[in-house]
Amino acid sequence: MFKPVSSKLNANQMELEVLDYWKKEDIFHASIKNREGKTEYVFYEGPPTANGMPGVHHVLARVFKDIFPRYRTMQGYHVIRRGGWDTHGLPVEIEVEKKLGFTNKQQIEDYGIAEFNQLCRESAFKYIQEWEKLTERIAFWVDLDTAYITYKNSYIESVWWILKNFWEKDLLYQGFKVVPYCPRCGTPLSDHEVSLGYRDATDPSVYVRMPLVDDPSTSLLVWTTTPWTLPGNVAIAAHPNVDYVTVERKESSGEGTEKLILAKSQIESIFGDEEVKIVSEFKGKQLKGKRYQPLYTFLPPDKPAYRVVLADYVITNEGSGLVHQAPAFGADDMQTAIDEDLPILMTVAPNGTFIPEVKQWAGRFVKDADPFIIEDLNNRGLLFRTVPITHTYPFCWRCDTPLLYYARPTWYIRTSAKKDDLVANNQKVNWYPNHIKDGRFGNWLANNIDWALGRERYWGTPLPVWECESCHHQECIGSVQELSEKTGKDLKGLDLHRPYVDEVEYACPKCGETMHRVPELIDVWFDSGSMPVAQWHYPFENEQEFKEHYPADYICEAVDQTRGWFYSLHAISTLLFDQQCFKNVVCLGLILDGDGQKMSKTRGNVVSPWEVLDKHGADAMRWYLYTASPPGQERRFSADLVNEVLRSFTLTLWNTYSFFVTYANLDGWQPGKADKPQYSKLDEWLLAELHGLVRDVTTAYENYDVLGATRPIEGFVDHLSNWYLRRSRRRFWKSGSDADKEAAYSTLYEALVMLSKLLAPSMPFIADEMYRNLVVNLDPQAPKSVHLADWPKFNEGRLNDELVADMNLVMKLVSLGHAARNKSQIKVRQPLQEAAFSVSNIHDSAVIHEYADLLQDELNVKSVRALSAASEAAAYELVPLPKQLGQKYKDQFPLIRKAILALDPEKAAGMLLKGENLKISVDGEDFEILPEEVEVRMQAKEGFEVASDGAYIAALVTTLTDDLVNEGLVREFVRRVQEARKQADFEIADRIRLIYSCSAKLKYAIECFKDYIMDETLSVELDGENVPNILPNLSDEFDGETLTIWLDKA
RNA sequence: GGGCCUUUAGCUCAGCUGGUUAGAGCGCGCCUCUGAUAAGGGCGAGGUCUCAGGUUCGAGUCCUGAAAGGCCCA
Repeated sequence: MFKPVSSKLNANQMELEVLDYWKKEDIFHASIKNREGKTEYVFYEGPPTANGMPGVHHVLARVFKDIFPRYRTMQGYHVIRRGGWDTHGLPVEIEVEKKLGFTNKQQIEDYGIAEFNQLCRESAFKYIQEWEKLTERIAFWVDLDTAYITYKNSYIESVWWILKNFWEKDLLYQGFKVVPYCPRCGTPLSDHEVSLGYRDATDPSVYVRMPLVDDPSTSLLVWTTTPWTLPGNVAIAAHPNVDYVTVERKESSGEGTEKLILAKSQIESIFGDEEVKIVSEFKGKQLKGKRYQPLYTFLPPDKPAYRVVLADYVITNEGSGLVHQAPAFGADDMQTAIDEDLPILMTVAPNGTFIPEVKQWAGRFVKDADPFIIEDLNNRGLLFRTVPITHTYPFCWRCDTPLLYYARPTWYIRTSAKKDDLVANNQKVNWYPNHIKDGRFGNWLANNIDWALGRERYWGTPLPVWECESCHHQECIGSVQELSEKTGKDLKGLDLHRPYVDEVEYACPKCGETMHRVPELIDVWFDSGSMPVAQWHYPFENEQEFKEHYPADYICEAVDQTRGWFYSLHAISTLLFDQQCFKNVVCLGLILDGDGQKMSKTRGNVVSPWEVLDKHGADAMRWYLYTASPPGQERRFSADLVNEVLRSFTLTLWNTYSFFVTYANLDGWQPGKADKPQYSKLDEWLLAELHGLVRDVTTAYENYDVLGATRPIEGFVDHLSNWYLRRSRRRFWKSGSDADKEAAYSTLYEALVMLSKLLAPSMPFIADEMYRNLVVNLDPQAPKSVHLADWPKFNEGRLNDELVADMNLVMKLVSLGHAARNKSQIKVRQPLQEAAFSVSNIHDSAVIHEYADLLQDELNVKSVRALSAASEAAAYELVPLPKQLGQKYKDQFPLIRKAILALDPEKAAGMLLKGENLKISVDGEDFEILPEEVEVRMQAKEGFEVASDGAYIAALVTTLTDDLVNEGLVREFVRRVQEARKQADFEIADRIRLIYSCSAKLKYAIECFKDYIMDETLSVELDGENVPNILPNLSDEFDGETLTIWLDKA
């Protein structure tokens, strides 16, 4: 006996029960233990941060991470899945700062770094339970008990080892570069962090006069969108090859004139309708070296400044074509300063305010000083114009402070030195979708810039570089032991975080003075990118484990990780081992809400995963995420869309399963009893589709094609339920057991068991629920769960393309037959005499005969046949097929087509249908047209109800004989009896006594078909005479007849 | 400003190397079937395949350009 299965499914409840079973039997670990000693399949978990609530996008990533390890496990691989947590970094610090109400770094220092970091350590796992709960509920099988944690000493020590390795290869260096800098957080931001905060902002753009030293009546007209950088001005840049002009204009006071230098192309946009006189015209290079009067002299330049320099990056489609240069506040400016040996004026303090030397605005946040600077320039007659400009400007992604571009000393990894290796190793990676490889990721590598590693913060992996306070000798430390040796103290118990590591000092080997650790931490992306090494505490231990699990076979994250984790893994792996870090990577698109809007807290359209899980279950949610669109594409998400999956796919499958179990139990059927089932055509067809499905799904999994591994199953289940099962119902209903019934059970059983395996990686709950009932329940030898089972192999001998094609044709003809019935307004319950079909070739007409029974039954007609071309066709049409003829005759095709259409269709059709060639001539050239190159279509004569699609026609003979009418009435009668049975809550197998009273014509019909009726309704007695004096079960009128019935269990 | 992606029915998506009349599901309207089904079947409305050029006998598909949206980067 199978466990009875209700046709109603409570997905949530079913899944929770399965979860309990998995937990009780520890199926996850069993599935790994199961494969011990087998080939390793290596998966890396990209560590999330557990200091925020997990959302739908995390579910997306996690279910995609889950699917391939499950598949590979079933294929016999050993797949350990070690979880991981990203615990360091600014996001964690920000949370703690918020909690403490801090707004700047000084408050943290005052509070105490040790205490602050302790809170960070706790906060990093604030939502760990939420993460664990969700991970379990969506059946992401990952080992969280052994998860690596980036703040652990062992992890940090491995990261140090990597850094030391880079140090020894001269890949770690301290540089002085202009970086995007958050004055509030007091730290430079990585490119990745900066990119999180771009948005439109309005700033004052100003045009400023810079009078020439040699000719004070002439000024350079200089443009900038950052007035606060003007006190740091040291030069003006012009483009060498752009045309510049000196124009003369009336001064706005009305008196006198002034001369201004600017790019010629900007005259109109700057002066508009105002009349200006062009005094002279010249190339930009002629401006080189021209000296101008400085705007401000707060800081004395230590090198010659205040002159025009040339630079190619000067643009002339906005501004004036003359660009103000402040090397401390722009990457381009800095480069120019280096090239031109210009001074660097640092007018701003690390907290974003002007330094005391900038007397007027000292202590004021620079952006807030803009209006005052503008006012000052105006008062001094140097301001030409100010115009608000809206442009995209970066803001700090955490605290929303406008970023400043700011020259800072910081640490870099010289990734650009290994650019060729980075590019070469990328070529070995399979990217899904493929375009990322040479697109987004490839371009990023090709334009590689050094990795800005340093962070001037508190909670993170400290940069293990010690520097002598006196001679500035630097050393990089690669292990705790090394540090112990340096200091002569056993530092095994040392917490490798600030402030404890900062307290470790030792004597400089060069000069004997004290070595202190440099203040920086490292970028958290370096933490997570180190996980292949650091999760094993390699090379300090676990050498074997590390080597067996490097590189990864499979990783998967959202596309925003291109420059995040994907890059940090790839870069570290390349610099460390010159090897690719991952072989296959699936890159997921973003999640949008049901209307295609990005989910965000501010929009309030964030869907909670639990909302969906509680209602529709994890399987449906997973299935939706897998099948909605290609993985790399963004996908919409809403509870309704998931509900759709449940309704159209899960429930169809479940009902098929429930049907099988119900009838198999009724018949006491068990698998494997009959040696060799005598399969019908329909069975063989389903098995051909089934084994084709196994083949296709397997191929898809091998190619990391999630859509290909899921969508075809939907199509199969639809065929299984709405064709195979519908067509086979009577085989299961009939009483007794015979070979045909056995074949039907065997086929359906095989399909359901196979489906449970094919669905195991994608819908792990329903798959196991079915498998355990269908297989484990009967076979004590079987694995306890589908997830411990082997992936199915398809049977080549079961494949049958011709049979599949034939059945497709049958379905099409049935569909046309239904269409014709619909037109005739004759319901399907009324039998008709005959259906005739027209098809486009000889093979297809054989199909009509072969599947005559099926067609008759499905369309409720007494006979089917091919439409006779000779006697029943009214007109023929020739359709020259462009695919065949076009490819064969190329540009002659249009004329040949015309010639074919000009033939007498009837005569030509006759020849083609006999398999003869057509002879035509075009421009004196003769051609033989083959029968397969022209499609013959016919139209049926009158007297039929016809529906057609292309060459396919279904024609119904709609004249009704008395016999047919009687049979129709009987069918109506039977249906009402069945309805009454259902309403009386009888069991499917209950036998009944049936009493009826009705009008004469119906009564006659019932008498004629008495045996049929008793058989259909499981009546042991059919009585039209002895009407009882009690309330009837049903009274009805139809087709002009009246009917009353009583029934009773026999 | 650069790179990449997307644009096909009201919605979600197919459309293989160019080839007959561009399809499916959902939704909508009408009809129908049913002792597995919250289902199934049929018919109908709904498309200038974002636009403009080009290549070709033939373009949703290939090429060029443009537009809109998205992501990433400046």
